[in-house]
Formats: sequence, C-alpha cells, structure tokens
Amino acid sequence: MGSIPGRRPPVMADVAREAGVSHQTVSRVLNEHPNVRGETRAKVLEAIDKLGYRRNLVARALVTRHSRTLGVVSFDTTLYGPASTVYGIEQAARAAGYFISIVSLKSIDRAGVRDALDYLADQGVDGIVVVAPQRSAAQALTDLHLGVPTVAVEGGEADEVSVVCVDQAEGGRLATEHLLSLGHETVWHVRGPSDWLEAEGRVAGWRAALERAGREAPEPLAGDWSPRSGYEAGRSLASMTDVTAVFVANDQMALGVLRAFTERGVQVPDRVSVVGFDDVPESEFFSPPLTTIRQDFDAVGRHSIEVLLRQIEGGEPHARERLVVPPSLVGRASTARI
Amino acid sequence: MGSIPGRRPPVMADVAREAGVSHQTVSRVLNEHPNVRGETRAKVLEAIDKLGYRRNLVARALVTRHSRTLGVVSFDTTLYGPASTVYGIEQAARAAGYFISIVSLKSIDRAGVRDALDYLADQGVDGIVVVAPQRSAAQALTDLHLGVPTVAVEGGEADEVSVVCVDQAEGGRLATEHLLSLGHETVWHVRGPSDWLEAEGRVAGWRAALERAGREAPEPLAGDWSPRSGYEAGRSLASMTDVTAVFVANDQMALGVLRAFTERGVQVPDRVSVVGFDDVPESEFFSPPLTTIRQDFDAVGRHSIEVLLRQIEGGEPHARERLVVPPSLVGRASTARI
DNA sequence: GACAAGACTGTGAGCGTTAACAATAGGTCA
DNA sequence: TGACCTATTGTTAACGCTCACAGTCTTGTC
Repeated sequence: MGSIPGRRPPVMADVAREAGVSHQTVSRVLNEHPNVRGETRAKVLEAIDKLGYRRNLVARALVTRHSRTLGVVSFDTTLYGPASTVYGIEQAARAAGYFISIVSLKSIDRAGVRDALDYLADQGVDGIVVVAPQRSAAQALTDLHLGVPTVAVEGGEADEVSVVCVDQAEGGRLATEHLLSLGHETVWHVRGPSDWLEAEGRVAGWRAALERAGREAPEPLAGDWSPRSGYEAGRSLASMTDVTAVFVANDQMALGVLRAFTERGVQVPDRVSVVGFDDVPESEFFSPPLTTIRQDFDAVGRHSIEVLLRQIEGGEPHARERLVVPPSLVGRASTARI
Repeated sequence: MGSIPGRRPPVMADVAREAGVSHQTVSRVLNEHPNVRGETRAKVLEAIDKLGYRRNLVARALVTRHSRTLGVVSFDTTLYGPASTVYGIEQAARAAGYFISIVSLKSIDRAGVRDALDYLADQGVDGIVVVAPQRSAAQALTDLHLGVPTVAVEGGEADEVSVVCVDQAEGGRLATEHLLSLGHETVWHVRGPSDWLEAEGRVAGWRAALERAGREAPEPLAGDWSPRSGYEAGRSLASMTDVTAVFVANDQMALGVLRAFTERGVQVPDRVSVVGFDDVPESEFFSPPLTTIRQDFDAVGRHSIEVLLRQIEGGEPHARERLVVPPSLVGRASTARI
C-alpha cells in the first residue's frame, strides 16, 4: 500500500507516470468521468493502489471552490439536546459525503456568533448549521451573514435563513392539556431562561392551553435549565398548598423539582403531577418515572442537513425553508388523576 | 465592509493593487512579518478593510501543507462523558487557532475506526484525537496509522500513540475504599460493558481495593452504561439480602439502580449505600443525591490538545506521551456508615 | 563621501488539483 | 472516398496563497 514514511506522499502526476497516462486521465478516473476506456481505468486504478495514492482534497477544494465541509455552530454541546442534534447533523452530513467542522460557543452574544460564522466562512465551508436556540443568536443571524447557505435549528421566526425546529408551543400545549385532562384545576410552569426561544415557545403553548380551557395561568417560575434551578423552583412549589400539577420546561429541571418534592414529603404523582420536556434517556428512571414531551433531536439534525444540502446543491443558495418537527407526549408515572 | 454579493470575493492581488504594493507585502502584513514599514502596513490594512478581504485558508493550506484543522474521532457523542471531552477538546483547539473536524462513530469496530482515520487524513488534518474508550478502538489504532500525529483519549496501553486518560482504576479504588471505610463488609459492583477500557479499569480498581482489605470480591453484575441496565442490575441486587454497598460504574446506571431499589423498598443509604462514577450534573439531584467519582473531562480534553500540539508544533510527530488525570470522590447522601 | 549592513519591497515559481480546450483515433454516412 | 462525428486522451492555464531569492532604499561608519 505504498506511502513509505519520510518520503512525500504520491501525487496525481506520480500515478500518471506509473500508469503511463496523463494526470488528467487520472483525474477523470477519480471523478468517474464516463469517457475513459475500461483498460485505461484499470491501469490507473492499479497504479493508485500500488503507490497508495490518496487525492489531496485541499488542492481540489482550491480549484473547485467547494470544500465539502459544513460548519456547525452550537451552544454548549454538553447538554443532551444540542449534543443529540449535533450527532444527527454529523451522521446525516457524513452520509452525504460532507465533513463537519464544529464551533461550540460558551456565550451566545452577537459577537460570539459573528466570530464563529466568520471563522467558519474563512475555512471555506460550503454551508453552515447554527443551532441557535437563543433569541440573541437568531437575531445575530438575521443581520449579519454573507454568502454561505445557512440553516438555523430552533432559529425562531428568522426570515433571513431557513429554519428547522421542533414545535415547542405544541409541546407545551400537549403537556398542559394532558394535565388538565387528568382533572387538574390549573397547571404551574417552571420555565427556561427568557432569552431562549424554546423556553418561550413552551411558555406560549402552556399559556394557550390554559386560556383555551378558561383557566388562570399562574406566574411561571424562572429556571435556567439546570437541575439546581429546578430544585429551587421545586422548593417554592412545595410550600404552596394549591399546586397539583407542574409542567417543567426540561427534564433536568424536572429532576430538581422531583428532588425538592421528595425532600419536602410531597408525593408525586399522588399530591402533585409533574411533566418534563425532552425525554432524556434518564427520565424513564427518575423517581417516579417522568411523563415528558419527546423531541426527536435526531430528526431535527437530519432535516437540517437535508434543507442545507438542498440550498447548496440545488443551486438556490438563498432559498428559505421552514420545517417543523412535531413533539409527542410520553406518559409515565409522574402524572395522575387528581 | 466590501464583499458585494454576486461579485467574486477579493483576493490578495486585489488588496495589493488597492494599496499600491505587491501581493507579497500583503502576505507579510497578514503573517505579521516584522520587516514591514508601519506606513505600508497601515495602507495594506486599510485596503483589506475597504475591500472586505478575507484570506483564503484553503490556498494557504495547499502551500503550507498545514490545514490548522484537527480531527476528532469519537464514539456516541450523545453520552455525557464523550460530549464533555469533545467540548474540552474543541475549546482548547480553537483557543490555539485550530479548527475541529468531527467524526462520530456508531459502532467502533476496526473498520469503522480505519475509515474515520482515512477520512480525516484525506481532509488533510494536522493531527487526530481519538476518543477511543473501547479496547477494539485502541487496538485498531495500534496497527494502522499512517503519518499524522495522533493522541488517544482513554486509549489503554496503546504504545503506538500518545494517551491521555483518567485513572479509572484509581477511581474504582476510591469508590470502594470509601465504602469499606464506612464499615461495609464488602462492595458489590455493577460494571460497564466488557469491551470498554474504562469499565475494566474500574473493575480492576474495585477488585484491588477489596483484595487489599482482604475481602471477597462478589461476582460483578453486567451493565451497558444505560439506566435500564442499571435498573435490571438493581432488581437483582434488591433481592439479595446481604448487599449493603454497591459501586456502580457510571451515574446513569446508578440512577437505574436507585430506581430499582426505590421500587423494592430498599432504602438508600440506610440499607444499601451506592456510589456512581462520572459526576454528571444531574447526580446531585438524584434521590438520594449520589456519591460519585468525578472525572475532569474538560481537563482531559484540554490535555489531549496540548499533547497533540506538542507533537505537531514541537517537530516530534512520533513522540509518545502518557498523561493521567486523577479522579476524585464527591461525597453525597447515597452512602452512609453501615 | 564611499561602502557595508541592514531594512524593506518586489518577482517568479510552485503547492496538487480541475476546467477548458486541443488533438488524435476510429468509425459512420452519403 | 472524404467530410464529419464521437470517444478518448493530452496540454495548458488557472485557483490564491507562501517561499526563495533578488532587488532597492536607508542608515551608520570611518
């Protein structure tokens, strides 16, 4: 398989010499050009194999102006949601023959997003997926952007770019209606941080469901997605006697709520029902197992690549699509009839 | 800021013309070459700004033979450990001015690893980090590899490449000794899948600690890292009357164990003490809060980049380092004196 | 005031590939 | 048979940058 260490790797010209053809013919074989005689092709392939030749994608990218690399900008890939989405993106991209270059942001202010996009644009990516669940990120996308096809995951109403998202409001509605259908008078809500579009969508769905049922919406409790913030919200809720149902904006916070309830002797679901959001793998084993709203992160990742590739390869780099993935309710033991 | 859509982006020659200098002088300014007159530099920078010029990194990579991109091969970036490690890698790499290209593997057989490495090598990465916690992956690394500096995270004894890892055996020892110090006669173990080096390291540490204390090591229960497998192990353990202490090989399985114990009315920590591994953010809010072994994934990620860059930039591409990060015990409410 | 040693700038080649065009061979059709 | 097509191959020129080398312009020194 060639490639003696220390010697410079073979290039197309070496293969051409070995096979007794021109470098262009080698290029044709590599690019599966139809007009190459079978015999010639065989000679070239043999030479490639003999020398252990691998084509230089950097040189190729220089002349074709396509790197076959997609950029992904994401916020905190340590969280289950973004991690799963990025995973789906990566799988779909690789299946389509694209590389993935990742930038994980710590803070998601406009400057950070701008830097990340510039950074990726410099590298010559053919397209960018921004997992931009925050309003600020989505806004940053709206003004800046330069000429690379872009799709935003959870990008809100942004009409400058294509968007793929889960219908968060629908999720909030499903959770709330589930609780109401169990006979609860009203449903409390532990919400996510206010800059997050997902948090707002869930609040909106929750509020809409309550309104439609003619119920009063209590003041939502603030959280920041962390179990700790859920725990603190849970302590507040535990001290209120009229709380019988809580919709928590993600499973991690729901875990904190459950913990606080356990400490205070508040039985779930006997005295209070709890619904989470995300369906992380752990939630089935919470105590009690958590009723939650399932988001198909994998589908979101796959779809975002599909949309992006349509823009890149379909020759409509500025096309704008909007693709909404529906969430679903997963019923478990943390909710019960009042 | 220049860059009229539709027109081809400006290149170095355009900047040179605008500034009235040669393209080489522009290159010098960009590369911070010392011998450029301040006035000239200013003219060039002004022209760059005016035209909105951005240097083409692909062309640069072609001639320098350095892409300033590092490849990362990882297995299931949905899990907290790999996700956190990759996050640390990404942050450290970007801080050092490198891009990160990611390949997430579904299955980690030799062919998969080989493909991933080839794929990245084709792309022209300057170095590769393989997050290879499985024995098979580590072995795959050992034979194949071609000429790109490589570092393995959790790569076992592989002596073909540099390795950065957490001292898993030490973690197992810490967990076990903690339980023994609380007066438990022996410690049961729910282990991870047998192909995983981390699982084996933890088993080894557990066994060693028991041996040193002169205790019998019970047969470990098999798990696959998932909460469900922990749950099943937990059901078995709940039915044994002589179990008072369990060391579970990760926090997710520990959650499953706790769930099973709760269902069977086994009090933790009153009747059985439980220790996990990883210190995921949720574990503090399990019921009860989980005593666990903390791994500094972030440090592992950072160190792996440091080691890799030393190989790449230090001119010793085949140097082999071994860097071990110590774990630590985080005491919480799931363990108590017998 | 001439000369060497720097400081600064420009010229040309080449990185490894693909695109555009040219050239050759073999055959078809009137 | 000769013009004319088509299949196949080769030649040359980019792509946008950096490297090596060759200039030119300042200084400082005696």
